Amino acid sequence: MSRYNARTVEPKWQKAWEDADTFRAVRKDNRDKYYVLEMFPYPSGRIHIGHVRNYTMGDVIARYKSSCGFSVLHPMGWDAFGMPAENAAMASGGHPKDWTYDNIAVMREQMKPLGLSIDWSREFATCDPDYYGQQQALFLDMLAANLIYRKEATVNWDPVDMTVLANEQVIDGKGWRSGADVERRDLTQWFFKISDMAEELLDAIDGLDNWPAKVKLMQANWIGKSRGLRMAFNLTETIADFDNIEVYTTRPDTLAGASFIAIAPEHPLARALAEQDTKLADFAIDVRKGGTTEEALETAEKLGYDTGLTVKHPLYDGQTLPVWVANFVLMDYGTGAIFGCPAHDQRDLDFARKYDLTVIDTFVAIDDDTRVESTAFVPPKTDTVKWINQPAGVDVATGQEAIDATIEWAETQGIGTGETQFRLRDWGLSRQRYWGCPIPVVHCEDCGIVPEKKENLPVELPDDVNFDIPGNPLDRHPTWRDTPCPACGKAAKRETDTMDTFVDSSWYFARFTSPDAEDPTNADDAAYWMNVDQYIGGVEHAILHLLYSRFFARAMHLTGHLPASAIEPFNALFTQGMVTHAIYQTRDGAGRPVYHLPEDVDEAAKTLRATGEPIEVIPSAKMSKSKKNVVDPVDIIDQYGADTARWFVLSDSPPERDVEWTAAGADAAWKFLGRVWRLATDLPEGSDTDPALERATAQAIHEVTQGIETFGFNKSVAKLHEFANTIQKSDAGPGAKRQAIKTLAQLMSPMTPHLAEEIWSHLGGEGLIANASWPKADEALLVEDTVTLPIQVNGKRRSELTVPKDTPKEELEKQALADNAVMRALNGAAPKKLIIVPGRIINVVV
RNA sequence: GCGGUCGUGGCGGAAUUGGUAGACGCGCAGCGUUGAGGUCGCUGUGAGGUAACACUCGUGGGGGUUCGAGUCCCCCCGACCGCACCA
Repeated sequence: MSRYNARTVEPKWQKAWEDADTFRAVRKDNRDKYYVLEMFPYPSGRIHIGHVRNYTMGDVIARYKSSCGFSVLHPMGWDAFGMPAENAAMASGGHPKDWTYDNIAVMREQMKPLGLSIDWSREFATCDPDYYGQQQALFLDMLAANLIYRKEATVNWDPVDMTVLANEQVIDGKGWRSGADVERRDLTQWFFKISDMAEELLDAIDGLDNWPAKVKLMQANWIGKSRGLRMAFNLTETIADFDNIEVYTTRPDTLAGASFIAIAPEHPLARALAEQDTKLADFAIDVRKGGTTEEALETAEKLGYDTGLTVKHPLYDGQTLPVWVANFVLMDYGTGAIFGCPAHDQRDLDFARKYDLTVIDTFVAIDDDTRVESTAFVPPKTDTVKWINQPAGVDVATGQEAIDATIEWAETQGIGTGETQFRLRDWGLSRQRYWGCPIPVVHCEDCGIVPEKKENLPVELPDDVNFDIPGNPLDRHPTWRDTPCPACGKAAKRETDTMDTFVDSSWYFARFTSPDAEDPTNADDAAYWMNVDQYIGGVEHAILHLLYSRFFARAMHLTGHLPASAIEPFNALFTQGMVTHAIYQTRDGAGRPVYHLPEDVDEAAKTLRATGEPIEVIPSAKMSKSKKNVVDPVDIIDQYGADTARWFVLSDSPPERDVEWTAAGADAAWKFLGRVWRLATDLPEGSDTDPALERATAQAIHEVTQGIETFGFNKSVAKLHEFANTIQKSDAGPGAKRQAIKTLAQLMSPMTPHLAEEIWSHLGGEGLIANASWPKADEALLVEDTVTLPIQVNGKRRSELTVPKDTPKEELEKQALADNAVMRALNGAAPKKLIIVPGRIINVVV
């Protein structure tokens, strides 16, 4: 009996597939296609085990669909622009381009031994001038189609390094390198008009049948459609040309509880006042230190500045409300001004308590008149509450009814109008950085902003740049900016902003359908291959990447680059979980954790091997180099082979959940594959058959197939274990076993393709297993003729009954009541109730 | 802070979607094989209880709906993901 040697077997079959060009995606117009795509990786330098899990799942689908007869497209590329390359250049002096392409080369070589069924001939990186040149062409078409415009937007500004910072470069409100307090600065930037499509993007979510409900919900919440009231509060005196303040509120029903007006520090009125009031000007600057993230704004301490102005209360003649400038009011949303109703909004309440403003209840719970003290009363809009004070005159109603009534009342009174707002903002695509796709426009003194001519694309990044000083090297390049104006030919300057890397990843799936086309896409290829039938990636992309891609597909359709059928580019989405690993730590003298590599730890004794010191084990933690709990796929493949790694990442955890990598689990996977190989060897030919094995085979085919179809790979793996156990324990003859094992190999082939090929060829299978058709279950063998029904007494299982499948209800009743456990429970009495669900369960209530 | 998800034996997890909780695997124990083993095979394994049954408890905690709840509803606790310039 030969021992299975992955180290020689795996490269052998990888070469066989390559020689036969097995995985080349070929457009066959008479055949159905299937497009499987995993979110492409950022070339960080090494693949990690999360990549292995992601690509293995995609590979299972790709190989399975291929053996079902589909023409499969399964490509791979690189999301290659972005900050880490510039950071590396700053840290060690290299060039982002070299760093990126070197990393890609390393990662490609690490990925190939996994035996993925990828059509590598379609590979590209988003930093290839060919790719980003096509992206520039898309930009120009979208600009012409009025899908892109310029406006001012706020960025994080590091006043010491004199550069724009990404949110992740702002740590506790300070610049990551300089440590200076981050300021906010307005720059004129390019924007995609995604908000014009807010309604459409929201409505179309309903049609995404094969997307996870949670992702659809998150997208809908992100788009954030709300109906509210826009109304003006008249100032008691006109100041700097303002005679009122417009507010937008989604809770107009709380108008009677208004006790102050708050405006954003960037509100035009606040700015006008700040010109005269240096304290307010200082306040506005002070309050905007720290980052621009929504999280930073919302968790910051609520601060306000009393302008001394007042507005007239729209409901009560003679009453006025004070006007404050407040840091928690955002200029981006609504009108940049709100009325504060402390009784029914926690932020407003915190603010009111801090600055001693009044709190006026407008409604209370139906059965509890308690007034608001330190916790705002904010029931769901669907709850019915009792109104103490309501301009529209309702007294008991749900929040939503009161909102609708108030809007109607306000409209008839002429003090406001109902308005639908979206939370979704336009997508700012400008980045003040080098390593991105240059925005192909030219600034001309005479003509203004002029699009570059398409024949001059790609506008390539210059190579001769350095990163010695912070800031954008394109800005300070001696010649790169100089170019003739595409309109008048006079000397002009190029735009130095580059594109957000989300742009790169918003259409790569379309480019894969025709990676060498001379336009962004080829109409025939796009029509054939789009949409992506199965998209697989992490939940962290649930909102931005997927929403931007949905927008882009629509924009590409409007500019003639995608067919109308492709405006929702991903037919099915699957979000997979992380691969985690335990952290092993001890404590230093100061109680800080000291991390240890798994190989330095005695897992069973929970001690450090070298010193015997006890360790703390933190299970299921995200892998992180600094915590020394990273598993390198390259090591795993060296030790066990790719099939073991693939089998492990599909086992145990459902794919959408996190899976914990353990050495014991990897070992178990390796042992199982060895056992399957031993089953397949030393089996003579034979023409015998075995009905029990045939039935088990039919069941395995049925359940494994269902597992793959529903992304229940862990269930398929469990079923394959059972099937292998059944074959092993069967006393059938060699012919029947050979037949069962050939099917076992086929069922395992999407998961462990190398072992499957080896067994297939060993047992005389025809050609490559990768080209064999997926086995079909004999339906007749799947039908069971008897069922075992549990018998419950008061909902607890007490016994069971095995009967022919179509036993009538009366007979079930009779047999159940004759059951020993039931008779014991009844103790001579008649049952109170008898519930019989045919084929399911019998429940006797006593 | 806002939005979203998850919580089941010693461990990873299953449960046909309201119908036998713990499939499958790891670990552990016993037996056999090997007798060099990071080998292989068989059997057992939620907790309590019993000679063995019976029985009792049990799906993060508390309450509810139901003949029946891991699954549905409410409250609480904990972990994780996203929050628009990380990718």
